[in-house]
Amino acid sequence: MVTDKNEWRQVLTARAIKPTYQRMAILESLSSDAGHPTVRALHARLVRTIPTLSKTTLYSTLELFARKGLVAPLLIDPAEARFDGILTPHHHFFCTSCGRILDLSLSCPNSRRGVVRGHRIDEVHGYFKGLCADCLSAPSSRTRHHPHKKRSPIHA
Amino acid sequence: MVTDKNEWRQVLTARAIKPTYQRMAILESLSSDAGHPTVRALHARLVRTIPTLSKTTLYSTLELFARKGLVAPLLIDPAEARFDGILTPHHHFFCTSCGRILDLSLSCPNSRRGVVRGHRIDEVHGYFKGLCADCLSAPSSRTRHHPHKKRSPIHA
DNA sequence: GTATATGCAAAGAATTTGCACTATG
DNA sequence: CATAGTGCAAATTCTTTGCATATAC
Repeated sequence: MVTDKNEWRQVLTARAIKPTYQRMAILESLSSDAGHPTVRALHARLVRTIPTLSKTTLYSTLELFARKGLVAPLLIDPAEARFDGILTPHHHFFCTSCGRILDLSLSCPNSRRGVVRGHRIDEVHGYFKGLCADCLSAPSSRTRHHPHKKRSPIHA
Repeated sequence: MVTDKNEWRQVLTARAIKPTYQRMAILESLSSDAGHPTVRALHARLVRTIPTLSKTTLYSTLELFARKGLVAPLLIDPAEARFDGILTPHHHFFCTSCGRILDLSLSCPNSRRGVVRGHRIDEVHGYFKGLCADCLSAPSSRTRHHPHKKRSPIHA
C-alpha cells in the first residue's frame, strides 16, 4: 500500500509527470477515495490541505492524469464528471439516491477489446444505476453525498 | 412502420402527452435518426421545418419524453447529451472520430435487472468507444458529423 | 374559454482560456 | 536560471428559469 508522499512522487516521475505538491496531493486524494469523486468534491477536500488550490489546477491535473493513464473519467453522473483512480477493468454502480459510485467487478464477456462488426473497440464501459445496499436499508439517512444538485436534468 | 403525423399523434396521446405540432415533429425526427443526436443537432435539423422552434421547447420536450419513457438519455458523449428513441435494451458504440453513436445488440449476461450484491439495479448501460467501420476505411472523410467541438475535455 | 405549451431573453453552472506569478530540477 | 505549473479572473458552452404570448381540446 502506497502511503507517503515519496511514493506518490515515484508514481508521477515514473510517468514523466513533474511531481508538484499539488499533483501529489491530488493523486493521493483520488486514490484514497472509493466513491469516484466529482471535481467539486475533490476540490472541497483538497482546499483543506492546500487552501490556494484552484479548480483550474485541478482540471488541468486531471486532464494530464487522464492522458497519462493514471485516472479514467467516468460518464455516469449526468450532472458532473467523475474520476476513477483504478486501472483494472471493472463495472460501476451509480446510486441515484446518495450519488456514490461503487466498483463492481463481475465477469463480462464483452469486456474484450478488438473488432466487433467492423468497429474497432478501444474502450469498454459498463455501469448500472439503482439504489445501493445502504440506501435500501436506510432510505433517507444517506442522501447526504448529494452536494447541491439544483438541476433536475433530462437524465433521470 | 410509422410514417404520417397521425401515427405520431397516437403515440403521444397514448401516453397522455398533448400532441402539439412541435412534439410530433421532435418525436418523428428522433425516431428517424439512427445516430442518437445531440440537442444541437436535433435543433438544427428541426428549425428547417419549424423555424421558430426554440431550444427551450426542445429541452422540455425531451425531458417530458424521457419521463414518459419515449426516449432514453445517453451518457456517452462527454460534450453533450444524446438521445435514444429505442426502448429495447442494447449496447452502444461511440465513434471517437465521426461522433456517431451506433446500436449494438449483443448478448450480455449482466443486462438483467434485480439485486446484485445488495444493490438494486434499475438500469443497465453498456457502451464501447473506438473507430467505426466507416472511419476505419475512410480515416478522414467521415469526420463531418463532429459539429464544432472546440473543447478537448478531460474525457478523451 | 381554460389550462397547458411555446419561445424569447436572461440566469446558472461546469469547464476552459489568458496571462502574470511561482515552484521545480 | 529556465522551463513548466499554478491560480486568479474572465470567457464559453450547455442547460434551466421567468414570464408573456399562442395553441389544443
